[in-house]
Amino acid sequence: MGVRAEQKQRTRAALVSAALEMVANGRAFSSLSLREVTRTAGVVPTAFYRHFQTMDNLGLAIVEEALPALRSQMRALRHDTVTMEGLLISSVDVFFDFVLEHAQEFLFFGREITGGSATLRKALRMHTVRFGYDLADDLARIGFANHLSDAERFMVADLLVRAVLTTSQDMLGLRHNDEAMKALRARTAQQMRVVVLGMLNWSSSEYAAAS
Amino acid sequence: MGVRAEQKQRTRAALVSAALEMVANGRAFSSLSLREVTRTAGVVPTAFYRHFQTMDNLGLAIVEEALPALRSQMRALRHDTVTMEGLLISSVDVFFDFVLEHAQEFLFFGREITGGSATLRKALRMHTVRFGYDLADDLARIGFANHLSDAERFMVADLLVRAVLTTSQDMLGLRHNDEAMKALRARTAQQMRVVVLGMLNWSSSEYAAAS
DNA sequence: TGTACATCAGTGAACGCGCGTTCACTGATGTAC
DNA sequence: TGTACATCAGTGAACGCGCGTTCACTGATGTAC
Repeated sequence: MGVRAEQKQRTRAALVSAALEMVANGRAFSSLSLREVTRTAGVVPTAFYRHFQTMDNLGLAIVEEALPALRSQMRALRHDTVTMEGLLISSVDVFFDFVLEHAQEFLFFGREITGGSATLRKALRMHTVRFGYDLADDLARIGFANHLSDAERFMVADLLVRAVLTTSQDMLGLRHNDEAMKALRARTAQQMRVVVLGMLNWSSSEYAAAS
Repeated sequence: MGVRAEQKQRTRAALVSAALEMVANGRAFSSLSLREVTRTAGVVPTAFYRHFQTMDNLGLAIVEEALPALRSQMRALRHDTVTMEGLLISSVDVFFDFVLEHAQEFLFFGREITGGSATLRKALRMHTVRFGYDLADDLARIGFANHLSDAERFMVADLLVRAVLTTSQDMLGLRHNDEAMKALRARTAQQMRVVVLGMLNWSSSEYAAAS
């Protein structure tokens, strides 16, 4: 890459991290102004347009850079796992480590999945649903949920994904408190375990229609 | 109440429902301007100050009007219930009905619990934690979770509260689709059932420290 | 019941400010020969 | 390698606009006698 292209990448990265930093400090993404972001990034407002058409496009770029990476890490670890407890623990570990490494991004995702931009909301929901389908697939493939129907496996996977994703928000509030982080990690693993226990004891014929 | 006080109440209600309507239509609360709200409510911008000091105060008023009511309804129903399946089904029913009756408020809560106003976020989290403690209390009182420690009961209650609260967001997207609403309601009840099954099969000695 | 005064919800003009976007520009980097 | 031209990331001035908040106000409602 030439000098010019490298410099352009650096400016782009500065814009992205300026936005992430402001969101991590408690601001709503949809309340950030283009001018604030460029000011924080140290460029002139009009320079923004060399990189993104709108603030929404900047948000989408953040989504598309982080979530596919998490997805492939989660799938890879589940391919290497053979026991349910092993799968559960390593899933929580990989997820927590990833979230901590991408703390600002996840604070952003957790907010914007219910946030003010319809575009971002839609993109983030699509990724969430995809995580659910992946997990349901893997549960089927590994063979711990053969007594469940496809729909039931997705129902369980969806519950696990939701529970873990909402946890990421608390995680970030406690990021600098080792004690509390450890407790949260333990509680999340326990919650996963409750769901898995419920799944293992599930009887389709008994519970399916009772609603 | 005199004529003047009644008119004041009506204006206040118009401000609240203007804000709720805009949030339900996809806007972030923190991106609403005071002027937009008063314009939608049909009053002059300065009239706002007769009712609320800031937009945050308007948001807090919405929280404090709806959530204590839900809390007491949930506690009341659990006082009248003696079977686990009955508790589960009536909890989901009462919750869904309440959310549907207060659809705009819940769309607002679901967004702002991770939203841009620190004040609102804090207030909403406090209410969520309180729901968890209530549920943990009730599980202990009813006696279905005597084999769990206090912390474990709260862990399970927290999982149930999170799962149900995140569902309210999907619910509102499907509000006018009876088929999809019914499916979502069924899926949520199933998810509660998985958690309850996990709880009933929980063994403190076996799972407590394994983390 | 009628009168005189007090209250106060809502008005409307005015302010200074930051916003997103346009435009013509500069000057370092890249490319062709 | 050196030169002449093209590209294009970032600049800086300018625009019209909606914002939150102030202030003095109006006139219907409330109250005291």
